[in-house]
Amino acid sequence: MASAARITVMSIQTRRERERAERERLIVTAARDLAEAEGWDAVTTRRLAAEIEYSQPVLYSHFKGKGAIMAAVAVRGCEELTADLRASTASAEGAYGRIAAVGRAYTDFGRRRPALYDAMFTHLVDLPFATPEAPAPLQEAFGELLRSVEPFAREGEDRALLTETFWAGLHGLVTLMRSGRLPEQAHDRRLALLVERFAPQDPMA
Amino acid sequence: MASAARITVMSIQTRRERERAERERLIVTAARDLAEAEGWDAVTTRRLAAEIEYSQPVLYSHFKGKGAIMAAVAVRGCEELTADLRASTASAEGAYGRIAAVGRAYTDFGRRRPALYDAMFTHLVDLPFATPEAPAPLQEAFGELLRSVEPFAREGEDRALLTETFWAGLHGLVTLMRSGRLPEQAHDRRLALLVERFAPQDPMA
DNA sequence: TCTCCTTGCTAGCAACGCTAGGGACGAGAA
DNA sequence: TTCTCGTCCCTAGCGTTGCTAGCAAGGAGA
Repeated sequence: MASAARITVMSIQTRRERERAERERLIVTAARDLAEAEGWDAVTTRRLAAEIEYSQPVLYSHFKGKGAIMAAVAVRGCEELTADLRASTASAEGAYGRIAAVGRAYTDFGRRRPALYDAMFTHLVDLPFATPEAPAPLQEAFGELLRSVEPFAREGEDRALLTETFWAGLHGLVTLMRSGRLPEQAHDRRLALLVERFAPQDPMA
Repeated sequence: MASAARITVMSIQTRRERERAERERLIVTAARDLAEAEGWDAVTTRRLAAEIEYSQPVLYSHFKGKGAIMAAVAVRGCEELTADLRASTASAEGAYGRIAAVGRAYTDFGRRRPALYDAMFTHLVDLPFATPEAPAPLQEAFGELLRSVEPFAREGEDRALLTETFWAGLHGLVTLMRSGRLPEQAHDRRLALLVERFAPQDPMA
């Protein structure tokens, strides 16, 4: 009976852990959806608690605070971004077609999922970036960027640094446009100019 | 006497308007200094009121709300940025030297005055951008950028759009670095890569 | 001297992120 | 089956935020 009891205890614990993990996913999903629908200002701990049909303190048993919830949303967002970038390169032809497709997919992501994008790259979330401890989804997204940029690195140029610079260009386009500093209408032409600067190839090639 | 009274009224009103304008300047300066010293989170209406030695509601007789105060700080920030950009080009030689100096001055400004920079280009402040109604200091800052970029526009390329794209690159470098997404240490090399892409000249020329 | 209007204050509202403390409920032992 | 203990989650509340209503004081003009 002793061992049976132990097994029962373990199965109960695993069930509880499973339920806890599920609820945690529920929180992140609710935060993401609410942010996408009404912006991060609308994501209050009260509203979020109501959305998942638990009380406020439950959130704090899963996350240290609102910032940690946003960080979790950001990590999930990286997975979606990586998927978008990969999908865009599937039908791209040639190195120029590839970097153009990635640039397009990246800026589209920023415009289509503004709240997600802000959590990932604008707001201050304490996630490790640009270090080996960075979350895997983040590193994968960067890797996709790097693969599209590295063919255009010249002799003696660091591929990673060049990718970061190209990334900065895309990021600037997205944020300045989204905050109203740049008019949306000419985005296509600005994106083309940026890609052209980093991939000085014949667009028809 | 009637006309003397009218003149008296006018002089009293002008004195009051002058004092009001002075107090408004005081508010903006206090907000700017406080933000630079401790970040925008520390700039609360109560704290700001204490700083100018008036009560909270006085702020609202000058500005619609905290956002409007930040917008006013942003406009003043544009003047400083313009001054920095102009100073940097004074000793620059040649078109390449000019765009390199401007890029350096711009990113230095973003790093040296982070709160000011955020009010201008990151936070959502309801200022008209990229329209004729944009504040003059803003247009002047953009003009300085444009002057440094336009020599590198190719045939058929819109100079303003190219400047916006270069600006996006600088902005991306500043914001990604400041939020910890890019390590500070390699900034110089990233900046050099960006400038090189937009001004493909011999650095020695 | 009296009246009115401007001006800036005190006090308070609703909402925020976050936390303390208690009550209910289920698991394990007798 | 009953008792005890530990876990889990909720109610209630703290301190702070941006912003506003309503009143008191003081100067301008008749």
